Amino acid sequence: MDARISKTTEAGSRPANNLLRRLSPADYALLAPHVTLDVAGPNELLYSPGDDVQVVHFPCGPSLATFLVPNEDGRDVETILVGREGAVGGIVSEGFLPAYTRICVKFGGPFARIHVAKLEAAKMRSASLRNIFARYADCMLAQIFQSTACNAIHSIEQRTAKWIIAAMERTGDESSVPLTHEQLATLLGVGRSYASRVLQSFKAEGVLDTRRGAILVRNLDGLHLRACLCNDAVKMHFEEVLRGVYPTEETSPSSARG
Amino acid sequence: MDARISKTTEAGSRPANNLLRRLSPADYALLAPHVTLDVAGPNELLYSPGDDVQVVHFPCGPSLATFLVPNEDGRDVETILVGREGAVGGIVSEGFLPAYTRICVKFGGPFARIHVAKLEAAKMRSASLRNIFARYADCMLAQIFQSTACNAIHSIEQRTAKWIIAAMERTGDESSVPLTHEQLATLLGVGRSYASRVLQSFKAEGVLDTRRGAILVRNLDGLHLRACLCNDAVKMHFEEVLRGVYPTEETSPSSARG
DNA sequence: TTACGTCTGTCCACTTGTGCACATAGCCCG
DNA sequence: CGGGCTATGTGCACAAGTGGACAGACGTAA
Repeated sequence: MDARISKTTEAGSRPANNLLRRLSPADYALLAPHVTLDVAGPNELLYSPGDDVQVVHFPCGPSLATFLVPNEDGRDVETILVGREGAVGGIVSEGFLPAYTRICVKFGGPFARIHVAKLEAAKMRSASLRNIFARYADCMLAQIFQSTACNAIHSIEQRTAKWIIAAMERTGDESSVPLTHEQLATLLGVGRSYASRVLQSFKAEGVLDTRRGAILVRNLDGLHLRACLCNDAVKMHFEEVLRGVYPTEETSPSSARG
Repeated sequence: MDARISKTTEAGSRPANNLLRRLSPADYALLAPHVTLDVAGPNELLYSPGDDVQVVHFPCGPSLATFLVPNEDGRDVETILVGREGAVGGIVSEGFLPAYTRICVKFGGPFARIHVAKLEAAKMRSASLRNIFARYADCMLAQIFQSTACNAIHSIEQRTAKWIIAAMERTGDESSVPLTHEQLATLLGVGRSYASRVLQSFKAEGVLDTRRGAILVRNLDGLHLRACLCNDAVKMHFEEVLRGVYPTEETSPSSARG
């Protein structure tokens, strides 16, 4: 079909996804025969509202997926980012239901995929596999809850800083985020000119620099200072809930930062 | 222990909760021996962040529970309402994990309860039971996603109207909501004076009246006109996802409205 | 019936964010 | 090297929401 697809994934060389890497060898062996690995480009749509959810996508490496809620204006609102700490598609619903949101590749890169039916069949055979996916589902829920609260009470400035940090933690690139002001504004649900102004104020304070199509971070601590704590709250929940579950050297979204 | 608790719940007289009423007789029979029914008063805390989630609570009749996300200021932000269309506690996580949010009784009334372990054991024995809870989990997720988007882009006026409608649909009382301006402001995450002003403008337009501690709806259509469509979007997802699953005369949050 | 505590309506000065407009800068492509 | 597209920086008038203050209304309890 497609030269990019490599059908085989040896257990010895698991995809660079923390969820898959957390699985015990026995659990991963249940999934491995059904896991495929390929590359998705930015803005590629994984699901649209109403689509039958049949495949779970695991972002690997610097890939990033995002949940977009369609709006009456046609403006989609970005809700949560999912990177190599997790997966999208049928995590909570267990698949075979119409998607509610749009799910879209934000930053392109490798994705591991498995058919929901195969995953569910494996979950029926292994309590520990079931357990780890339930734990991740809980973390994802926490992430959305926190976003809801964040959108209700935090300033655009705080949310801008938070978003840049969250994106960097997931891609592993601690110095830049490939994003235009327009894109940033859209995902924050604000006007473009205001997003530009916020970035300008950060720039004036030496926190970051702007390039055409990218944001370069100059002072990560300064950025943390200007962000709300939502990101950290979610990170703590990830660590608490997934701690001790077949621990690997990598922990959840925070893996890149100490 | 407590005289309010009635340990027995005959299959013939199921608690007034749509999720429980949707279960097939066989599935309900698996749960019935473990279901208790009692009354909770307003502001009663069901879970606080970090609590071990062990019990699922099903609001019955006009009872309403709500998920609150704690904030650095000590101000909790209200995220989603759950009434007789659903349940709270371990729905997504399948229990035995620390709660992320505070879960609180908003409007007091009867609640059916079951220990998560009993529910999970029953789910292991019945695919259809598993299926219906996965479907509800998906609906709850949709609800939170929509809230996230709503908080990002809709005005306080729209959200106020939406919230009043959502509360009425769940309690079944189509004419009033027992809420002070202060409470309304808190749950919207805004200042009290602004909430009062919004209510005043609605009042001036003949949409509602205000009483000490309550909001009286005078013109439901007018209220719908002033609300964003978030409520309807979620309702449609409920109907689509739960349609045909052991249908009863009652459908999801919308049951009270045609 | 009165007293008290809480809820409500409204004022004001101020901050945050909107939406549009337009000049300019960066960059890819021929 | 230069044209043209898109991204960026900024100005402005306006709308939305904040937070504190305070008078008065309501309703419960004694």
